[in-house]
Amino acid sequence: MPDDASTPALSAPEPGTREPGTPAPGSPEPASGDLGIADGLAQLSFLVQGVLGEVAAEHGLSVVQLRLLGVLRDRKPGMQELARHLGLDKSSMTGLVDRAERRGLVRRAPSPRDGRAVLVSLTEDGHALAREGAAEAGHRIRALAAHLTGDQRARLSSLATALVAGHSAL
Amino acid sequence: MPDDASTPALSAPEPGTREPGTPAPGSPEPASGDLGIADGLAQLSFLVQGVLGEVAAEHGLSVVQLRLLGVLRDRKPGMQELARHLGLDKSSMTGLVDRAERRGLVRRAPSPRDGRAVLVSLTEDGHALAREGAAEAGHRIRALAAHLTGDQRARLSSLATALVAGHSAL
DNA sequence: TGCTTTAGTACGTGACACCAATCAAATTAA
DNA sequence: TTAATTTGATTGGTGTCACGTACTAAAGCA
Repeated sequence: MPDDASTPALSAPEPGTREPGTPAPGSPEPASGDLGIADGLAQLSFLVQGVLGEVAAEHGLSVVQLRLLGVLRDRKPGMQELARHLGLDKSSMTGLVDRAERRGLVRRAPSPRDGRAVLVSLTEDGHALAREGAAEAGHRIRALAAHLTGDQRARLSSLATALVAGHSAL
Repeated sequence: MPDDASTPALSAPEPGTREPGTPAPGSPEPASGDLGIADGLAQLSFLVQGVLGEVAAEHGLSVVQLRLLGVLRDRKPGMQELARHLGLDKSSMTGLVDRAERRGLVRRAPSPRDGRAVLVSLTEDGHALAREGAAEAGHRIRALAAHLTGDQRARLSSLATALVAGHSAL
């Protein structure tokens, strides 16, 4: 268990420092003991990333590699597009794909319509690993939420989806 | 905007592959369009980590460094404890603290009660940066949720807190 | 006083991630 | 059509990070 996430990653111990950003108008006072949306999501993200890190490590991958495989499951993008998708610099992609390719997980194919571009896709092995990784990660993340009620999980799922949806199709 | 998170990080394009883990019994069928708890949280975590990465970068830090500062805001732990807290190997801590110390953000002091141990604490600069970073990160994360209703944010905050709470005091 | 455990560090390796520079194909302009 | 620009990707260099192993020294125990 690599991640702890026990204490406020961001919270300000200083009491008098209410952020004047968004809190006042929209947000009703969070219940006492509630971390607030910022700390709550920050810590949650560390928790989830920790789990993803474990899963990746079990398969000899990094989180980024695992994510790469996930992205490629239903796509065959160029390096550029891939970089945008993962939020990385294109120069970072070369090495990332290089390593994945060296392990026989992905393949570079020349684009038929653009002589400079390459299209990255999963190999058989890559597909299998992506499948396993996704399944395993799914299990572990669900396990994180195992102590919530089914209703809470459904709500959380719905809220997470709603939040993410606002940033998908930029 | 480093992170996209537009598509399922984990989802299985294959339809016939229902995970036999937790889905059947407890989880009511997620609404159509819902990512599900696993993908939802995974993507959410990438989104949040992306934002944290931006904030850190703006201050010339990495996410880990930023988190380090956050942890030290209300603590003065030894290397060991720090490592456990961040989910890192203790050998990783040396370099992490080294770099932060080199930038004048943290300080190593010998433990009064244990001749081998050192206590890590924030310097003035470190404290200031931690404060700024936390504030900025708070803003940006709240901005992520800006398109939700106040009610949704409150619920999300509460659910995130509840989920995290189950893993804080291991 | 020896033996074992514990706290940190040193060192080597590999994965990332960025920037700046480069190269070739594709596009656009002249 | 040729020249100039833009675009897709790679290369090289730097710095961060994380791990495992090995090592020193202080603590704790017998």
